[in-house]
Amino acid sequence: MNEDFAETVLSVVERIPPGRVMTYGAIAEYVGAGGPRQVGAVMSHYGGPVPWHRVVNASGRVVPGHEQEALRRLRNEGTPLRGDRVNLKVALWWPED
DNA sequence: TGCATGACTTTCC
DNA sequence: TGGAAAGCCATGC
Repeated sequence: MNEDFAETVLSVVERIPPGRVMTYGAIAEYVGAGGPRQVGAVMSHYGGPVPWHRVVNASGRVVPGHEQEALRRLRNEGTPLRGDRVNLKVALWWPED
């Protein structure tokens, strides 16, 4: 796997502001990944020191196994949550800066 | 070279 | 939004 790619993904996740989230697909598109799964794979292995809780899938669902943890942080940041899901319609963010 | 696996997505109902 | 099914892509053995 390309380390540079992983680093790019992590940098994008780090740029996600509080109260906003990004989908794996969005990140994959932004970093030019072949598919969203690659982003997830990188996150699982290199997503330790980054706000991974701000990364959700297309359903607005957070990382499996860390849902409570992620939801707690997101809620603390003021992220528009809807029960156990994230309101992508308003929370979805894109690194336009 | 080939098949199985995974922090996913899209389409359909 | 939600569940089921099929598709995509890179990695690992």
